[in-house]
Amino acid sequence: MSHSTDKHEIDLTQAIELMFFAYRDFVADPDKLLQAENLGRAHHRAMHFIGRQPGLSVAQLLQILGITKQSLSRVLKDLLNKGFVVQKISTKDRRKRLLTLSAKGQAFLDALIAPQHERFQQAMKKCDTETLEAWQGFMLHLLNNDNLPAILKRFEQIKAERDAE
Amino acid sequence: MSHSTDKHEIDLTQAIELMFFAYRDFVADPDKLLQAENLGRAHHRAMHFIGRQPGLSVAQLLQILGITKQSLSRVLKDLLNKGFVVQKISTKDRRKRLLTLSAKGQAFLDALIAPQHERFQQAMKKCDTETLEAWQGFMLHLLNNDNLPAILKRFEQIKAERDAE
DNA sequence: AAAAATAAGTCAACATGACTGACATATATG
DNA sequence: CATATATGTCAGTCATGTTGACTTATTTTT
Repeated sequence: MSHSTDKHEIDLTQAIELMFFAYRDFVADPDKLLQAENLGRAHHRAMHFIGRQPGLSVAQLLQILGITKQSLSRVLKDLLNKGFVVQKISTKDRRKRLLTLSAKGQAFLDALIAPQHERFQQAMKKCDTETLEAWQGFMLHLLNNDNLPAILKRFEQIKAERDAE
Repeated sequence: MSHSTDKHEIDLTQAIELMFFAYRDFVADPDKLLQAENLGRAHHRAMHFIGRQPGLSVAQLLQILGITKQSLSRVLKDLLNKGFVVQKISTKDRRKRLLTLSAKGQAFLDALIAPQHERFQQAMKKCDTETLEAWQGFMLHLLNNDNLPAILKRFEQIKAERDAE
């Protein structure tokens, strides 16, 4: 009944706990800033993806976040009230509301990202580029196969946008 | 205002999204099984750490999970009712309730872990041992420095127990 | 032996962020 | 004109976290 010590088998318990603890520390970073604004992690996530893909529609955002519109509704309402997010009616399809961050919203998001950025920079200092690339590669392998194409496409987009600058 | 393309800088957006998507897919795995038992992720986490360190006290479990006793209380009540977890009064200190999984509880936990195990095995197939080790190393670097010693100690314990087998 | 500290449990109230279901409105498309 | 789509809203529920106050049993300290 004891687990195999086969060297080709990953130490599962260790890997599971790394996912648990690393994710917990990672998302805990921006919480103080959010709390000061009376916002939560859901607001952070929404702002992240709006900032990442400005002008996306509500339906697109829902699809990425994987939540219901009723759930997003409250979050979006808060962000609009605070002036962090702006809605514009699409000229191509006037039913669609295109979402973008205001300058204020972008500034707040930058502040939220700062501690996570710092965390990655610190981790980078302690290892080499290959380690980071291996980390990214393995993280990609952990994704659901269904999600993989869409996410790779997202990453390609970032790259293309940067190259265009 | 555009982000630096400095090669020594991690692609932050990409890393943040990898954490988000990979963690989401990872924890989504056991949800169907849990739902069938009318349990949630909180129950899964509690069972994981009890199974990992049988005979730990309620206070120890609280400390690891980082939640309040009132929060754990409901979860633990469910697990005791279902006979997945057993409490024994410590002989050394009769105030302490030592927690262990029942055979039934262990079997259920094994079932919960199976899809996560499968996910890691699949990921392993697609890369080499070095990649996995690099992944583990980088994940450790992502942890809060305060948490690191305790977690490394936990991992040492697993290793020691296995070597003793 | 009495007092204080500790481990655990309980009651009540509340917040966040998910969910379902039903329905309304504006706009686009066949 | 009919239907589909994009969005928004109302109402209720659930899971999981929180705080604060209090009890009980047991151990430790004085």
